[in-house]
Amino acid sequence: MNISEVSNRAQLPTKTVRYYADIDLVAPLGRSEAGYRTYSDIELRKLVFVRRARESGFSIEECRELLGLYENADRNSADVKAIAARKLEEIEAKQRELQMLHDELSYVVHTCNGDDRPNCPIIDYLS
Amino acid sequence: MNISEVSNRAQLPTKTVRYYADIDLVAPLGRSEAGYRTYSDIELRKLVFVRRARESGFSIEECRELLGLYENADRNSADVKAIAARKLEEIEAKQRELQMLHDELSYVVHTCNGDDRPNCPIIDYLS
DNA sequence: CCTAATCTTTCCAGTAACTGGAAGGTCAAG
DNA sequence: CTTGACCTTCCAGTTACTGGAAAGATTAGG
Repeated sequence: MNISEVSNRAQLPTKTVRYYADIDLVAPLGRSEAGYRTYSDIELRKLVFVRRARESGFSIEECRELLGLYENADRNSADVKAIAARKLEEIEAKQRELQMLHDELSYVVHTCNGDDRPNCPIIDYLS
Repeated sequence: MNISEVSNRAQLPTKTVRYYADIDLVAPLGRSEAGYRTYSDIELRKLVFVRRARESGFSIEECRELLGLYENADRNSADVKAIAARKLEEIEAKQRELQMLHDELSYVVHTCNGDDRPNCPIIDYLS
């Protein structure tokens, strides 16, 4: 795969994929004769993983740590499990925060009657 | 409330609260005699709301739009409902992405046996 | 084989959303 | 009335992209 194909599949701009290669977050499989970056399904999967983590508010360094859990063979499995468990808790915390956001907005949607009347209860919600 | 108290309660750095005031995302209630920013529970609630939205990957402009749903009284309720419904879908999409992230990592945690053996199945997960 | 369109490369500058630090004013306690 | 913990503005730096220029590579059509 060239960069545009992997970008399309991972739902990321080529610029971002190139940037991730530059900072060595997701390195390409290799380079073609002409110097084109080449990617396989493994890198694609990592890119999708990183996109999800980034969209969910994890920093690049946290993504690096998360990816490391899949790759770092010189770390023993108890360590991997401990770090993964900690990251899982972070993800679960984010899920709870998202749920609270959802609940607040959901309240907005369901207390509005949806017609054209401008006296929506939302306006008084915060006061 | 002064800035440090509202920052503590909202779980945001004072720097960030000041920045949100500068860009007029969450304006303080007013200023004291000496020019200190003052905040009430309303602004506190908005700050918590913004923190959650930011941590969940929404941009400042998206946060502005989300906050607008609570405040913008000159918008009719059908419009508010439509925009809120769209934002709710975005939140639900984020929840699904977080769930996929969670599932992948969860797999890592539960297939690792947790002892000191370095032959954790995670290492082969992507290959 | 030549050319035009569509890749790809690197490099450099700009943006978004903070973040740290300096220089200085304010306030409450002892 | 001073000491220490607040607060202010301003300016510079960081993170994570993002857009654009200049130039080489590849593919499809004539």
